[in-house]
Amino acid sequence: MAKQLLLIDGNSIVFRAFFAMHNQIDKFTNKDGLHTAAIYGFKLMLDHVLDQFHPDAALVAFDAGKVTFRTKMYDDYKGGRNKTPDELTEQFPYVRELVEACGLHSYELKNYEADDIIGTLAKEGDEAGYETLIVTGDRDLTQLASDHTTVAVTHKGVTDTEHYTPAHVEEKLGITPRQIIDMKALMGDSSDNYPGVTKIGEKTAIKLVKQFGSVENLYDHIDELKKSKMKEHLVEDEAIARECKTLATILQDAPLEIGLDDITYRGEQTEELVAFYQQMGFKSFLAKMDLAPEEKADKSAPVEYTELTADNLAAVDQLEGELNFYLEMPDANYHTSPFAGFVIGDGKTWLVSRDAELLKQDPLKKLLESPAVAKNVFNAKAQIVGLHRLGIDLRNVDFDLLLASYLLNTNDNSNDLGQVALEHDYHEVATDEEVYGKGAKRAIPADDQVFYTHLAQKARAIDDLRAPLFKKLDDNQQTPLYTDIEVPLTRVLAAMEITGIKVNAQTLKDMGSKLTERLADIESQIYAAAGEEFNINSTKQLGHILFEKLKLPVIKKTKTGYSTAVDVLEKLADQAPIVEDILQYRQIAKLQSTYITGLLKVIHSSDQKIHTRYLQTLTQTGRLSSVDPNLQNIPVRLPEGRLIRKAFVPSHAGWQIFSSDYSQVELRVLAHITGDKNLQEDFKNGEDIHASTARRIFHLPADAEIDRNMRRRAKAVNFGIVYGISDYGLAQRIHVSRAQAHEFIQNYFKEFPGVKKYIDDTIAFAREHGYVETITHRRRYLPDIHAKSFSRRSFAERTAMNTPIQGSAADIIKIAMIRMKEEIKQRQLQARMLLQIHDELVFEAPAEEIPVLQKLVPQVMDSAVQLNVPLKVESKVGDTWYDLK
DNA sequence: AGCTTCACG
DNA sequence: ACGTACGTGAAGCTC
Repeated sequence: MAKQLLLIDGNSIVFRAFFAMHNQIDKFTNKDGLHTAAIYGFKLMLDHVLDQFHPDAALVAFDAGKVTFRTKMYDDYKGGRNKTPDELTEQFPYVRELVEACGLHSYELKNYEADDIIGTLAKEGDEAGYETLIVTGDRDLTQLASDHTTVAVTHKGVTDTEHYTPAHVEEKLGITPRQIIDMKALMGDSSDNYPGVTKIGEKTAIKLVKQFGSVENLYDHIDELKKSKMKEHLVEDEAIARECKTLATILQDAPLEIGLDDITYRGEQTEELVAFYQQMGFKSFLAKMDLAPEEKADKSAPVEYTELTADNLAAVDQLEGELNFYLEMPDANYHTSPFAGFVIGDGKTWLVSRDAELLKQDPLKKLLESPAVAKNVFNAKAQIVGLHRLGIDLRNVDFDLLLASYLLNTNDNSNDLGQVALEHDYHEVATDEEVYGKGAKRAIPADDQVFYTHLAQKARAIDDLRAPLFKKLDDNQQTPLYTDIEVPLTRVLAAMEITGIKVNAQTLKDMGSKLTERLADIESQIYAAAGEEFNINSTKQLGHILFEKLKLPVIKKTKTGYSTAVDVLEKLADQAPIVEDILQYRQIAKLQSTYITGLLKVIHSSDQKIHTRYLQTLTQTGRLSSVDPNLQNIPVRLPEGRLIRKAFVPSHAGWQIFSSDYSQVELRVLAHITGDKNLQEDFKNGEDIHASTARRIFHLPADAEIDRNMRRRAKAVNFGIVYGISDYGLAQRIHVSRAQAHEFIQNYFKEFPGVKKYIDDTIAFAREHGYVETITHRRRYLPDIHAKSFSRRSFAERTAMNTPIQGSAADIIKIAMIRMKEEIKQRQLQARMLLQIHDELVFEAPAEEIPVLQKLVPQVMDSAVQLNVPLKVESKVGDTWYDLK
């Protein structure tokens, strides 16, 4: 195998790393106050590269200073750049130290740029038969791509790279890598501050390069160009173009004092690296080094603990005030996870054990169940469910670190206590990954000292973070959201999860056998039409069959090949019968794998029920999500898929399934939040909202019949408004021209001016405050609202207007759930709440209670909050989830 | 682990 | 010229 050469553009990577982490610059400082974000990012990049590429020789090239041969020939070269921030400049010496400790060489050369060092060595490598990888943050280096040299340019962040080979350059620009120089000579480079030819941009430059091959040849044949403004500019700026070409050309013969033999890659220098990490305070990298425990520097403050046994349980009685408690369940699924141990303590004393069975005994059980003793925990729902499995009913949760942290910032959230603590600048507790490892290596440490320290530190972190997080919630006016909604909801959700929903496995198995037969039929038809057997589930193989073998037109491409998504296949359906079969196959295969096999796998054998987990601290809007399995996406739209719901049955004979859902809750919230008079009026009049929208935006008389197509279009517009509309998106969805979609939207805004004003105001609010909020002050931060990138900024703007709507709807149903639970208890009903599906609540109840629910549930749901439009609730009942009517 | 596809609101 | 509707989770393939 060919030898491998790694060349890294040190300066550009350090710049990229610094600016990628710029928004958290103050979180990355070591104990001496040195900023370390760029150093950290550089190491991330290095690890990422060395993961896939194993060099024999490696060099990191740096710029030697501002003055180079280029500045001598062109004064303004790289002029106009902002001064490098001090927080970055101070990091460069340490990056070099890091590079050496990682076993790479570093080099700089007076009067030359890092690019020229790289160009020269890449050429040397090419000639010596090396495979070369260049890593850079600077697109200019792509001119060095060749058959044996690949240029990896960082995309966003530092680990996400785009690999440029000559083929990739050809595909993107339609020219060879060397012709990039000619292109840049013509178009100039605003960041390096050289002009190129007047009025020539990338498009024109590429066209000219394709036509003439090079700048020199272009001027040799300049007479062949027709008379035009562009030609005049070219003639006028000939000298500039030629000079710019020199500026744009990376040297491949710089007078280096080193060669490939001097830059052998040595691999990590463990001792140096450990010392370096310690100096920088890089705990996570230290943890990954897999060192013997004594080599790991433990920077966390020490914590004292006592091991609890059956003989000293009385120690628990000495605890005072609020208790911090943590039951360790190493698997994410707390319905089934083993118990690894627990810790309980009051801030002064920490009691630990590996034996969760101890919790069943008093005084531990009594304390946990006591409504008089407040508890502080991390992820109360997991604790409630886990303790319930031990026969313990955890009462009086005061502080839930996970929940509070989520409400404060939905963005950087994690299920790892250590990670969450870090988000709040608390460093006295390790992350689970650091202590337990990750992937296959993950395990609870056998060493008591290590494990108990971690447990005690977790409980201490909960204790230490309680006051500051409560303070922050209060500052954000989020205390009622926390106390009156989210904490009570935790108990409701825990009860729903514990109750579970009964699923008839035999029903699923019978459906599965039928589907298997149908799949076999369709499969053979597809193979016959294709003329060969292949894996239909592989988009790659399928793409090959459809677009290469059968030569169907390519409608859409993905990053990795041809798109074969539904909308694409639907456009091809009339051109080849195989397409219809593939759509059919996909539909059935999905049912089979996700909903038959998938659900069968998660039915608990003990009770024939499925116990999902609702994630209360995940979504950016305040909605719940459901995992293991997801019960919020059981098929309903297509008749075949809907049959799956037949397997969901009541848990007792003589019981029924009952379901109520909010009708158009998001549009009602929109009417409320925007205060739009027309929209409110339509809802108050009890109109069919999509029909009345159609009437307004298509300017129809009040008594006009609305045909299905008009209503369908108006409905799409209504959805579009809620999601943050674009004419393009709407046009795609309802198959009209973009101009027509644009007109629909303009009409909508004219008819509903309050909505237009709301959108503008909300985006302005987000720009000013950096976040948006719902009717209960649930927050979502939108850092990208100021992004330079159009698409990132646009996305932030759409979420700015959507989040208050979707989030407020989530708030409303959460309140309804809490009330419903109370009503059921107070009325001593046997009915149980089973599922929440965003705007719908599913119950099971004895048949004789159904009339009660028919009245009660809608009453509770539509009075959950008082909006300035009515809420509407519709209910259904049946013997299975499928049979609801 | 990332991508693509498709199920739901 | 950009690159396009909001929020999710699971499965299968590919590297």
